[in-house]
Amino acid sequence: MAYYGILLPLAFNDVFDYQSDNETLCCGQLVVVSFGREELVGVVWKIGKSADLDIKKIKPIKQILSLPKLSQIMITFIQKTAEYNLAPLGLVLKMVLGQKTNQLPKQKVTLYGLQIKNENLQGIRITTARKAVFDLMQDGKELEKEEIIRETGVSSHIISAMIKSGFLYKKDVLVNETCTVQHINFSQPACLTEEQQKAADRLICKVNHGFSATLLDGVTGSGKTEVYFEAIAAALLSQKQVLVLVPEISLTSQWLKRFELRFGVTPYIWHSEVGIKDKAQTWKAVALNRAKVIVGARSALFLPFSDLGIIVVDESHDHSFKQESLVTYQGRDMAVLRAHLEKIPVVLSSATPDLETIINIEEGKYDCVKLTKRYAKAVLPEIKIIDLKKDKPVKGEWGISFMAPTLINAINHNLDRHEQSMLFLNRRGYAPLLICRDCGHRMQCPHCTAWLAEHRLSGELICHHCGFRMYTPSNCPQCGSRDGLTACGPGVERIAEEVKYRFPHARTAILSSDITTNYHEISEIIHKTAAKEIDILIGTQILAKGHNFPDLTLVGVIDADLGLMGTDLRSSEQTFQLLTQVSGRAGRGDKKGMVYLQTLYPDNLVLQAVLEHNRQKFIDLEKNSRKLLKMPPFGKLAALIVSSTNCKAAETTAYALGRCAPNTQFIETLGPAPAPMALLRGRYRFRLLLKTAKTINIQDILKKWIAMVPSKGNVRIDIDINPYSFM
DNA sequence: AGCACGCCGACT
DNA sequence: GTCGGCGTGCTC
Repeated sequence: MAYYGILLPLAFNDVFDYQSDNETLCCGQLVVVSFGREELVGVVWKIGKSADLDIKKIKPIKQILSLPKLSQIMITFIQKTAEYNLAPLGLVLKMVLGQKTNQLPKQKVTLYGLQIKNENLQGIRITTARKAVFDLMQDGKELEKEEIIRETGVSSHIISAMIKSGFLYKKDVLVNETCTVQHINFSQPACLTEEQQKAADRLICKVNHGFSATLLDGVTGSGKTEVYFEAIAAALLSQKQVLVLVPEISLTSQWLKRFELRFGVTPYIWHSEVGIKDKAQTWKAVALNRAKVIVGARSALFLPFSDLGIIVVDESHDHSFKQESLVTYQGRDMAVLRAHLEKIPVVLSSATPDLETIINIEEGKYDCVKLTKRYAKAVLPEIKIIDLKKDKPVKGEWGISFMAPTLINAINHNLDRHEQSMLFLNRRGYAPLLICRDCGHRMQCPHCTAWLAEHRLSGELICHHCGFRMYTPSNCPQCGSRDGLTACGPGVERIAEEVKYRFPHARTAILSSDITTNYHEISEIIHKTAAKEIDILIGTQILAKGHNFPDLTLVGVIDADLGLMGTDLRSSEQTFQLLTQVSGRAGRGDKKGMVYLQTLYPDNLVLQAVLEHNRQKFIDLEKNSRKLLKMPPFGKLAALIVSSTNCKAAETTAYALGRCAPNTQFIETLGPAPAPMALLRGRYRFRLLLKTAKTINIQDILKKWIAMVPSKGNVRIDIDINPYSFM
């Protein structure tokens, strides 16, 4: 009898002891154990007993899974990820194991077969539907319910009835692992420009040569994707697995098509919307080294690759690589960590790299490969600023206008020439706020410090932070005024409304994450746009991501100031990136693009940098301001959010933390203060910030600091290393 | 995270 | 007298 410390996918930092007759288990092996009243997949983490515990309480390991064990690299990756982000080990393991059922071996399939032969049908009432089933299955076939339905068109009701009357039998079978090794087709040659080929060659050199981090730095439309495809090809040629991380929303069928065209194979896909059945298959295929290419959102980074050869982080500047809930981590950084442990190259691809990456290049930690020219005949678009104070929108018969005459003229011009236009506003819904004209009442979320946004298409008011929704009231809830409630400010729906009035004959579409909720709908609009079935595309930041519309020649940014006033450390960087990316959608074909930025602050330096396509100007600006404030990447930063459903309890803990703040020459703390979102999802929140010199181990400081205040059940302390959102 | 245990207020 | 609120602590 041997004892093992098992790490479970729950919010614990330590193992639980279990016993087994098998004395030869090793660390990393996947096992099934019962925990409390549930059954869990865990991992052998320590050999021997860890806790001083009554032997009678130690339960047996129920089952040892016949899947490959987690590699030493994987174990180290879990440890380092937990350590760096101050997350419980178990929660990081949970990200690795993914869906609870992924690893459970017995995935049952229920098969149906015919109980009686066709020739023995005398005396049985036989309907056409039943006949169809008999005909289909007479040669002893055993099929799944869905297959029978698909083949015969009968309803599942009829199958149930046939089982009841004994015509069909049903049996459960363990699913057979049919998944085979992905076959890559290398016969499709790449078609690259000279500059692209040079860049590709430099990336290819890194494959099979240990760890390296490289920024693939190319202007929008320079064909970065085709370039990193060549590095992928090199890794695949040496039989290695490939991981491509993409921002959440940009995994479009457009990207997949390009991939399939080059490699003749569909990559395995991993993101939150993939169903659990597919996820389970992908997980196993990755672990068994049958899946060679995986493309996914940040969570794909935690898949148990057995022979990874390269990681590509596409649009690496994108903020969606930063996970903010449960375990907070920066996917881009964790990708570099994993590549380091796996001793493989990681390629960060972006037209607007973040300051962290740029500093890493300047310090010689990362390499940089540049692409300076747009693909084929395309040139960078011309960007113009519209000063909304001088070029005022003119009110129309539908109400207030949000588009300056200059922009409207440009769109009209574009419609005449049958070229496409895109209007960008990073705000969902119809209006961000409803205010009562009679009493001044503003519609606020009951669970958050936030206004409710009006969504006119669904007739609802929605909180964009917690998802609270209610039907839009007809009367003001405070003063009862019948038509006092007035939409304040624009959202994409409102822009679409104005577009409909102004350009009644144009074919328009809205692309916004709440209207087009799934990948299918998004893909459809993208395809329609690419096929020139849309004249004016209106949307939120989904539009900024790598889409390629050759006939799109005009981009109008409705509110370029959105985000400029943010209190956030990264808000100006994000604005610069977003505006550059959005502008980059224009003029990707052989016609020159035109971009208009509507603003109230035409002299703003960030806008000026966008206007001049002058990234260096922006970077210098940003570098100086962060250096001055000793903010990342020139110092380290962590945010602590103390939250509770009980306001007093959260406040008490927050102030207790404040009183024992570890201030020194190199460590500075701020707060506590009510968090910018003082109430979120029904929890009262206080925030503290910890800023240290680069040489300080900020994790150690945090651990010691938090240990100084007694933990209370109701109060939660969330730690965010290198916070992106200051909310 | 679940889930049970347990200690107080409301109500048949 | 019981039903049920959720604060506290445990799960090998």
